[in-house]
Amino acid sequence: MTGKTGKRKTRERLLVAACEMFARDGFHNARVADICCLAGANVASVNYYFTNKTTLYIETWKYAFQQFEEPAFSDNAKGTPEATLKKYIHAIMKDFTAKGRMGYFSRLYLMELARPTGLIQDTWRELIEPRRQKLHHIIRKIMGKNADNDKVLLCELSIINQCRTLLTIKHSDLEYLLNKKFNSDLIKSLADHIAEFSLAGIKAIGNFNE
Amino acid sequence: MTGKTGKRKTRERLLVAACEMFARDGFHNARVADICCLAGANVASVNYYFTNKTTLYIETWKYAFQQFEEPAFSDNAKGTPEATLKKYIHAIMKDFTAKGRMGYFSRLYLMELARPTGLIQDTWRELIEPRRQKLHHIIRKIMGKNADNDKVLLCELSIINQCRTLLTIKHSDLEYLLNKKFNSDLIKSLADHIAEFSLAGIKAIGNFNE
DNA sequence: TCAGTATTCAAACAGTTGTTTAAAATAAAG
DNA sequence: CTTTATTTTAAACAACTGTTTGAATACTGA
Repeated sequence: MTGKTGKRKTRERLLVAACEMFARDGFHNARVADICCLAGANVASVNYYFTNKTTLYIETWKYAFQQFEEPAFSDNAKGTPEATLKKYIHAIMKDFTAKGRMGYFSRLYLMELARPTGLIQDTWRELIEPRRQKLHHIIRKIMGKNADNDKVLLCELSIINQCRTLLTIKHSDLEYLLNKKFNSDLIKSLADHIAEFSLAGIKAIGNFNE
Repeated sequence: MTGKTGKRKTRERLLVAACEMFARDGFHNARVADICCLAGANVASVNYYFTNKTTLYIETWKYAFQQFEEPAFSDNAKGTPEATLKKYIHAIMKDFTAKGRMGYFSRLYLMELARPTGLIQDTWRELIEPRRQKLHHIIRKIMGKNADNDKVLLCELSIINQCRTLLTIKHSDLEYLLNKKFNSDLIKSLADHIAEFSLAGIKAIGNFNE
């Protein structure tokens, strides 16, 4: 009788706990013992179900990706690419800070960006590339069709690395810097800033080249 | 007879080795044994001179800062603030990737940003604030005197977090993404991009508010 | 019920790494 | 040279943590 959803299988409880701990502490700082404790399982259960910590980490990624529903960015002809970019950035930021299942994948993703383990390189590109491609297309639309591919890439990096702030800077430090409480409103205003800042950046890079 | 500079004292050899290792691997991943080995000293010497690893880390920061000569950004009335910003970003990027003594402080700084230990909070603001203030003033000049302080701060973060890419992304990954060799030319083109991208961003944020 | 399988558990084990110790070597002082 | 203080050294120690073990328990199907 572990939770509200009734008695889930130990294996899945371990995966859920692992998502939580790996996303919060990263691979190295997360302890197997703590994951088991959170899952209400014995220490040996990780070895029983996953052989070792490394395999657990890889399986956790796959599990988190299963739970993750790719948000619809409405990358259709309706809105302007500028509006789409803004939506995209807001969606990214919201995902990253989401609590619970929806946020697992995004949080693991950012944690892996911030503290790379190199353990999931195989699945990395398979899972990440689609996300990147989407952003790539949006930026290209704003810059113009014959935009230099390198320039598009650099703009991608500029945007992603601004968003990454949320993970690499401690919330308490961010609160100190901006003198504001860390909540969803702050996230929104950060997203607004990044969108506006980056939109101008992209356009400047684009115009510069024509 | 350890190096070309003759026989330096063990304490200083330890500090130099610690700069190298902490900057490369971060506090947790760097091993005391390896630092001692690089310094050509015994394992116990860290305890002898610095009591423990944590104190060594703190002393390493102070030592690195001593070695560091703040670059002159020529923040005078001569150049336009736009040109000053570009110089500043180039200087930051060059420092971060500098080999040897000059780069120690910048590399430790970025490492601490990427993987905060919280061990040097006391000296942190004392050493970092001056750098931040300098960037702050440049941005304010570009945005206009009555610029909202929060907006200036967010622009600061946007710029710093773009620069941070160089440390948080592995060089091999960057080479893969951009399909270019990681060398000083690449650094310069990255700095150019960030400067141009950010300059437009700052102006957009500034104009938006007037 | 019963046999066989799957799962859980406490305890021990093994590897790594920071720290301490006590003796040996070196340098300094008288 | 002798004595004293300083520094270096190898080895042991201790703490943490991932992994394994083998017995105990729960479950499944006949």
